[in-house]
Amino acid sequence: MGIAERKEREKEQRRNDIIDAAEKIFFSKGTENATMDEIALEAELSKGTLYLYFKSKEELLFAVNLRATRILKSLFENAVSPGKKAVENLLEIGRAYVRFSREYHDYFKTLLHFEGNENFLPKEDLHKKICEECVDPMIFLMDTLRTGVKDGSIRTDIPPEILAHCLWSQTTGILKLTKAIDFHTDLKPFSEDDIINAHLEIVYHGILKNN
Amino acid sequence: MGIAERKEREKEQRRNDIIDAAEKIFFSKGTENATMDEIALEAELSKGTLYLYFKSKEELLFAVNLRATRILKSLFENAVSPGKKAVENLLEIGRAYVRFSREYHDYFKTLLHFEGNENFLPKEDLHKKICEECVDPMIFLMDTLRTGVKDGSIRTDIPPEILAHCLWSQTTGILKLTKAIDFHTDLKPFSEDDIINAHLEIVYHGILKNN
DNA sequence: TATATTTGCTGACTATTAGTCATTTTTTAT
DNA sequence: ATAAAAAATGACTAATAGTCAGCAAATATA
Repeated sequence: MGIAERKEREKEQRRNDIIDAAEKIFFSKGTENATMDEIALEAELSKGTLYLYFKSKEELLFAVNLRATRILKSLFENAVSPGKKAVENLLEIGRAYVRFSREYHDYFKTLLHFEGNENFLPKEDLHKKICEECVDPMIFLMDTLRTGVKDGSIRTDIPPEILAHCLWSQTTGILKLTKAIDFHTDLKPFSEDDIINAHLEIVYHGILKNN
Repeated sequence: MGIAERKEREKEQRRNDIIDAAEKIFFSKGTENATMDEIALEAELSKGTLYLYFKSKEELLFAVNLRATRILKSLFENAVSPGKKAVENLLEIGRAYVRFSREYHDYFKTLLHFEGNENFLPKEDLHKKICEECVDPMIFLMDTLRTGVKDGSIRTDIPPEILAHCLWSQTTGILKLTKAIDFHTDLKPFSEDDIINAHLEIVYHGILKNN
């Protein structure tokens, strides 16, 4: 049955077109100010159709978030080198996250929107599955930490699962702040980079194997 | 002129009554779902009056945020002991922040709403002044770190100003996550406390003076 | 090809709610 | 007692997320 398959593809295509349009509006006007009417206009579809593909504005934003996650994951994967010690790779992952927050700043903001958002609970199975993909970057972090336990470069008194959560949240917190701190610019005699480098230094020392 | 003074007091009183009502509604329904009509009803005032005292719903929420900041500041102040080394006091400040996020959870959520919110820029002088008060907890952190530089318990290669920003953001990030992680409860074989303790451990080691 | 059926799309409509402002009520001054 | 000033009101507007009855296009059937 070629028709069914073609229809499936077309549906997927339309879905992506809608996400493209939404992304454009979300990123240009800001998540808050973007309206579904504008997105519909940009997608050259009626508003009703948007709701055939996505339950709500929030879910549309979540689709963008998924793209963000995938980009971040691939940045993480490209940041590590098999030959290096895990601690060094972790530092590279950290730097990759910093790059992500700058080079994909709009995606990063979307990520922050969902980070620790208790209003967005995955109820349906589909949703659950999608949400699982969102923790992929942290899973990758976890795996690297496990390698670090094996190669002896990471402290072993804290389980890699917990360490991963810590590093992820600490770094997200730091990046969120440095994004906002510009507005107090007259109060700070130091740069974003100063804070980020200090952060990386602190956690580097904090997770290093004591000897 | 006793009348002018009394009027001033009454105005201040009314302002506080409105904040009380707003807090009640914000905390019970959630910031997002709370409506100005409900708050007006709770305050036994008309909606128009609310707007005589506060420019917007957001500004009303900000008034609640100010209360949150003051509570947190006082918790920080009570956490430190003059006799102790600064590193130990910093650990106590960290624990005080953890307590705050639990015992004043609604206030903590309000704090998070404004933490690194680039949409809320202080324009007027009054606003600027209020915003300054919001960094008081971090200023206190900074002062404690400066003490630590003097008493030799804190590393000196990173300026206290930067260290303070790091500790604040890292810990806020951690607390935000642990608040949200409950929803993935089946995936984690560890508790909130495990993550928080690990975090405190990591930064403790990270800011300690190397010898 | 003509007709029926299914699938996809539409946009006018509803409901909700933040914020406004002309009017009324209350308080103070004369 | 009256005028002026200050405070409060609530009906109204504007904006927008989400709905749904009906229309259009694509596909299946005869």
